[in-house]
Amino acid sequence: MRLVIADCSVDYSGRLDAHLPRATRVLMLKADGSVLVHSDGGSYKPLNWMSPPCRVEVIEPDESDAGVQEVWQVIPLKSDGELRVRIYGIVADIEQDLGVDPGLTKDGVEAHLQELLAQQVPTILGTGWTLLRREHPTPIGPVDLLVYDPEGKPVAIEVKRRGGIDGVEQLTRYLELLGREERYREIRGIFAAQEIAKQARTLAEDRGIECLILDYQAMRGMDNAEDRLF
Amino acid sequence: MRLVIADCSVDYSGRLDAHLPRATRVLMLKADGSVLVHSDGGSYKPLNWMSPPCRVEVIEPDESDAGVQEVWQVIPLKSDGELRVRIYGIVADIEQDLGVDPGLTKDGVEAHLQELLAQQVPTILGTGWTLLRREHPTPIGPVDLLVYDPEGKPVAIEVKRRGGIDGVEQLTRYLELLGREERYREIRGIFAAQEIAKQARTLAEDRGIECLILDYQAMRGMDNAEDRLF
DNA sequence: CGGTAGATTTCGAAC
DNA sequence: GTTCGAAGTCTACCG
Repeated sequence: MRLVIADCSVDYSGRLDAHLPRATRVLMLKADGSVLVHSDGGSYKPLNWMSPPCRVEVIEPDESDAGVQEVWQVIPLKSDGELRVRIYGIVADIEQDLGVDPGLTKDGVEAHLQELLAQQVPTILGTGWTLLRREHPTPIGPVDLLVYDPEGKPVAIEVKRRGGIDGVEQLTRYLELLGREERYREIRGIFAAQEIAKQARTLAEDRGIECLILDYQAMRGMDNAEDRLF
Repeated sequence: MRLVIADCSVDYSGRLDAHLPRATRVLMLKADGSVLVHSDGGSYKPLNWMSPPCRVEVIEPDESDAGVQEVWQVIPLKSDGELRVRIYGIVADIEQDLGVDPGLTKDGVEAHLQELLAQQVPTILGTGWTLLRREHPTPIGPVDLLVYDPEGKPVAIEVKRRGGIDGVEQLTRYLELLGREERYREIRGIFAAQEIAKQARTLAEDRGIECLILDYQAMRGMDNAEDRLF
């Protein structure tokens, strides 16, 4: 890993063309040849970059490049295009071997939401509701949860972290497909998510799909409580 | 902007929980308080981060934190959660004021595709096809292109760089809406994109929507050729 | 300001 | 290996 703070301009050519005028920025050169150009703001996304695998070559400045000390040409190994960094002056330059990173462990995504809801069907949906199965396969993909309501009627549940129109469309397709089978002829849908966009809710309710807000903290707490009981 | 190379472990708590075991990494602290944790690989996405606006506080290590020199607590100003960086040792530490970045200028592909297709209707769709209009307005948004086939029948075209299921749904809604008008009663659809996902193609064809792969290079070449002729 | 659609998306899992 | 959906997505656009 090499970190350089430099006065530079950057040109990218590839899927699109982009240009960064001259300014002081941070250049991150990773071991795989990738280069990231960061400014003092934005977010975690760099202003410009080249994805690995790629190769960095230092080439001579053109005659037209007045004041340019050196030019870095970053070339992707498996695609076309290039990233060209023109260095007008280097403020700082450090290099350090970082070794291999042990990597990130995550907890609390959509899969977990689905798992918790599956475990807590009677608690969350109400007494008399039962789980039929998770990841029920259909030709156009698996339905997250299939449950029975207290009257024994089938209900398909689509679980999302954030519920948008896409999710409603997805559930609608499942309902349409399942509805063709005799045993699911009167199947209903529940759209369950931590947050549901207003327009998604409108669309869902217009189609007779019930919306359900999931409280992840509470569901996880319930999970822990049960862990302690048994 | 402050850049630190340090032996550290990281814990994130917020939308999810995540943990990074102890290792040597690059810590980027931006002027807006945001912090990025990078390793020597991956891509431009950091292993972990806190999005601005946020605040960094150096707090005393816990008694349980054996060997920890200092702890950085990064707290978002407009949401819950925190990013906690435990520093076991600092390898390098540089700080530099970068000023305000002039920002990136892009030269895009996206809108260009639609423009090129509009210009080259007979070339790409075939002799006898004619352009009616671009960005044809409907209550749910503009249809990219409206054209007539050689028999004078109307066809709606949705242009995407990458064609996914969403695009097919979008075109389907347009077709359904336009089909209610007498003059568009028998309107058909063409789903045009540089790449079309297999499931999107299946869905489209199931609905009687034709799929068309666009060759951006060839279309741009054609455009240049015409430029030279006139 | 909220919602939606696109991204040089990146990332991971399933097939 | 390919394909597809999710993301702590981020970001611009539009009402």
